[in-house]
Amino acid sequence: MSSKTTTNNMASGTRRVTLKTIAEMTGLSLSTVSLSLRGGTTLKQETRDKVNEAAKALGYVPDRAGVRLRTGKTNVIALVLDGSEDSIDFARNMIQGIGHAIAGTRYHLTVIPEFERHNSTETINYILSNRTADGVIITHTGPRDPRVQMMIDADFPFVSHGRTEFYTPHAYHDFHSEDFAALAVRRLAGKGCRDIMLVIGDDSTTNYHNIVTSYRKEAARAGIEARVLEGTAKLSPAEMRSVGMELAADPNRPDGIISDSEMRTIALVGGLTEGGVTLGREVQLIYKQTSGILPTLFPQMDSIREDVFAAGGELTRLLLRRIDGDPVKQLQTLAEPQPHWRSG
Amino acid sequence: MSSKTTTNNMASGTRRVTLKTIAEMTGLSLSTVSLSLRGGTTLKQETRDKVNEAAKALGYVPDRAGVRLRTGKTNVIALVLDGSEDSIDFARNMIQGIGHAIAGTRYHLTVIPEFERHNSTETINYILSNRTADGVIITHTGPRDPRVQMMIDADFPFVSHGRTEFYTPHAYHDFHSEDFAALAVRRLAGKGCRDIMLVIGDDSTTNYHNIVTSYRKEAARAGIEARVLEGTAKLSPAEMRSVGMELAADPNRPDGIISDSEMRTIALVGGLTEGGVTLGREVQLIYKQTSGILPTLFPQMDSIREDVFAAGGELTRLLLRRIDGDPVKQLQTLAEPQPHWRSG
DNA sequence: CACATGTGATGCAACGTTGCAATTCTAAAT
DNA sequence: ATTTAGAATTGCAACGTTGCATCACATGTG
Repeated sequence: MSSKTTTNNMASGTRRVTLKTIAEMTGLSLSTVSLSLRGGTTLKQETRDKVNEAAKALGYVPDRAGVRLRTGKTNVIALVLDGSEDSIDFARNMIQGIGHAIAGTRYHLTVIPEFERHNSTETINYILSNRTADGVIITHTGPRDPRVQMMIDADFPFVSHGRTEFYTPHAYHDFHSEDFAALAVRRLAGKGCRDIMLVIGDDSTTNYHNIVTSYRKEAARAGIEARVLEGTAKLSPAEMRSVGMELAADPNRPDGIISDSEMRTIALVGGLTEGGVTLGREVQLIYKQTSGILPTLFPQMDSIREDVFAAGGELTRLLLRRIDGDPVKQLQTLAEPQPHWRSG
Repeated sequence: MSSKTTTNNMASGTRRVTLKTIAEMTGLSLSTVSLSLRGGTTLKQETRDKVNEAAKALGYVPDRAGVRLRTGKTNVIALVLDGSEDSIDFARNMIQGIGHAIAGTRYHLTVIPEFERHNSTETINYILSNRTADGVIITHTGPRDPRVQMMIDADFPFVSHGRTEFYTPHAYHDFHSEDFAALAVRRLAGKGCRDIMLVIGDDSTTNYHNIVTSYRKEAARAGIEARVLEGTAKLSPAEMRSVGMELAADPNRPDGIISDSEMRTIALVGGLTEGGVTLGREVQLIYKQTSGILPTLFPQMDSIREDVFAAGGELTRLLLRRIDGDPVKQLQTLAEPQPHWRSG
């Protein structure tokens, strides 16, 4: 089939190709080969060529364990994966984004799933004391996230998906939640809504605070009523669905809703429609979109998109630069919300 | 807070705890400590206790690089993550399942995201030639999956999510697709359907074949018309949605539909309802459910559940046993579909 | 007392890599 | 021919672990 298959398959029998192999092949010493491979400038061009040639021919790849033992560099980045279901297919998108960014580098990705929310200080402690990765990516970051504190204290490379309120700066990439909320409010106001509601789970993330604050400010500016339905993080989808049904039956219900969670949006929509409300007519709804699910089901519904795949890529690039020693102040980026207004 | 926090945080300054540290502390030799820690029976009980005590006090954890270099054991299992979007939140569930199963063991999980479908022979080749993991989990397995062939040939520990048609047995865990199809057909027939349709993407997995075969057989047995809408794997959600709308407009449309993909189900439902069809009345629909999305949106809809979290756990347990040398014939399990009939 | 037997503990080499210190080589200067 | 500066290469130790071969010691046997 493919004409350029790698030949060093060495299913069995063939021994691993190490620096020694190259040394024997080229007649040079082991140290010279090592030095040459990582670009020793004191070497003759001729020998460097010879080494490179042999390395390529043999398909040499440095042994991870050897490098790690000697240098302490693991060439691993760790993703602490929050168990949250809010954002559909978050894990896949994030991981694909990371994978895309480390393709071609020497890094591997290890994923550490988290079960109990924000119990992950143990995870971080483990990584820190066992130096099990060169850097860490955390998500669902809280304003005074203890994990961040730990890694700052240990001066350990990490990047957070989400900002914090710590004085000491650190690398982060975050969704611009303030703009998200402001955009959503303005859109609803523009559609004639006078009494809107923000449905949000107090999940102790920084984004939660940012959204609420911005939401309130922008609603005040537009001169419309702005309620907040808090604490929905604890509700099961079924319970959230009931909330939707109650809202539908409520004569005093809002005429516009903003939701920052896909899962909650789905439950809410389920309840509202079940309760006889036609979305886009009696009630306007805007949600934060991170997967293709909702646009597929309700193409006419307004949404504001966060690209999790891109976020994974950006987080990884920031982290790698942090590992390479770049100053953290240069490693702080925000992702602009992408509004998708479907109708008028 | 927690009274039993680990004390060996060693943020900086403190040196790593190694066998040497314990040796110095106990006054024993390095070899003795090593031997003792992995249960040398020739040692005096007294010294063994002394070593264990010291190890615990210091919070000793064997260095992964050291072990790996010496023994070749990586203590890593690799998940090759298919990019497919069919099953919503598949990645998160699978990873959590694996994470749950390796908790407390020495294993770490590395995830290798796959972009181009079934181009993953390169991935496998890389793992094989660089011995970068002790075992591999693959998903979306095809009947003559080249990845399986490679790993069988190399006698490398792996487990596939999905069966194959290879003569040589290998470890697998699979959803019982035949039962899924049969259950679904019988349910539709029982609801009075006479002309049903299977919507399925020819995604070259083994499950595809199993489902179609079982579907046809069971429909014949029930004496009802059975069509198959193939090749839907290539369709985008938007296109799939159009298919739903066309079906809705078709006077000759089926009275029952079976779908094996959540994503396609969503698109289909979107199109059908947009086209004016009321599900559960004019058309019955049964889908394979792997996430909470659809039950939240349409609680009244029949579904048959595959527990991906449990699958991840089972795959891991099988793989670990395979790594430990258990005969593969004992490492083949099936997961029974769990029907959730909502109405009468 | 010399010797075998066993029990318990240890020294040493090796896995593959890197970085420093030390060495050889080349060619120019004396 | 001898010295010497610099260029080019190499030996050695170390990272933390394991397993084999060895060793020290006490006890029992002839």
